Amino acid sequence: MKLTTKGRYAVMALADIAKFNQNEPISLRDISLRQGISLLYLEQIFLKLKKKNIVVSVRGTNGGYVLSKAPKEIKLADIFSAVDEELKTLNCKKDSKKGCNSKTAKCITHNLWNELEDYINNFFEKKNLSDLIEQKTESRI
Amino acid sequence: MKLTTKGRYAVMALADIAKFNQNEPISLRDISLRQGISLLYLEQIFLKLKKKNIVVSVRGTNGGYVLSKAPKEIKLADIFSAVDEELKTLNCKKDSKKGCNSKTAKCITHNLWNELEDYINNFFEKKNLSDLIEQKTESRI
DNA sequence: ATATACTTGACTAAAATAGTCGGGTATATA
DNA sequence: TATATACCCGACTATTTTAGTCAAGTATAT
Repeated sequence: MKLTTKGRYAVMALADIAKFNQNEPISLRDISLRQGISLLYLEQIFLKLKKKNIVVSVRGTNGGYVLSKAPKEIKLADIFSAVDEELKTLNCKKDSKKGCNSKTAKCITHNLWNELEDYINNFFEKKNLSDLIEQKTESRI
Repeated sequence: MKLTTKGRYAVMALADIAKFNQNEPISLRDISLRQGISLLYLEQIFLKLKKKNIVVSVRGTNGGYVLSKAPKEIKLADIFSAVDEELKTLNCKKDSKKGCNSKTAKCITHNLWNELEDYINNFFEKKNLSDLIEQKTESRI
């Protein structure tokens, strides 16, 4: 499975934007400062978020990023799949090299990982950005 | 999160033993051949399984490993936690370096990862070895 | 005796992840 | 129109983790 800091940072950054939910674009520089995430790294991440239409960019002075939809419409599953390339739970792939290579039987864990993958995806399908910020608003100093 | 081949191999190997559920010990060599997992690697894995009392070892000729309990009693959660050191979902730990390092607020994803961890643990808590082998028996050639 | 098979710690190779660098382009504002 | 801000993008590197090996044992059934 692949739940990296990239995905985590993406969620943090988008939640940050959502919180300031004016229509003004928020610059990565501000996010970087507030969330303590490297600016260069954020750029990399936002390129991907933009490609998947989760954010819209505004160039130039006072530019930044804006959410392309309401926070409620942005599922965490979308965010992770945008930045983490592939949401693969298993090394148990078609290619013979890794995983399922016992010739006599389909690897016994095969179904298990598929099930787990669905299970985890379901978790992130059910959650959206607005869930996160609502939950956190009061505990923020 | 940490769901590595180590955990997967451990499950495969234990399921293999469970399938031959005589009280005869099963040697790692046999498991290695049947499941296509490096013998040396299996040794490493079984050391851990033994430490956590999931298997019992029998030394010498015709030795091997035996499950310490009925397959039904062995939860997958136990297996993973035995071999994968720590079932940490997040890098969002106490230490300031990684994760939660924005000083002004607790990282907004903190609760999220905790929730996810519980959610996944729950998945493996509910499954035991015997579930796996029942499910797979017929599709084995 | 001896072959089988577990025991243990240290070591190495490969892959994945995290993060940086450099050189762009677009645009608001003074 | 100069300039600073801020997005854009590919390539690169360092670090960490994971996977797997090696060497040198010990125990025991036959």
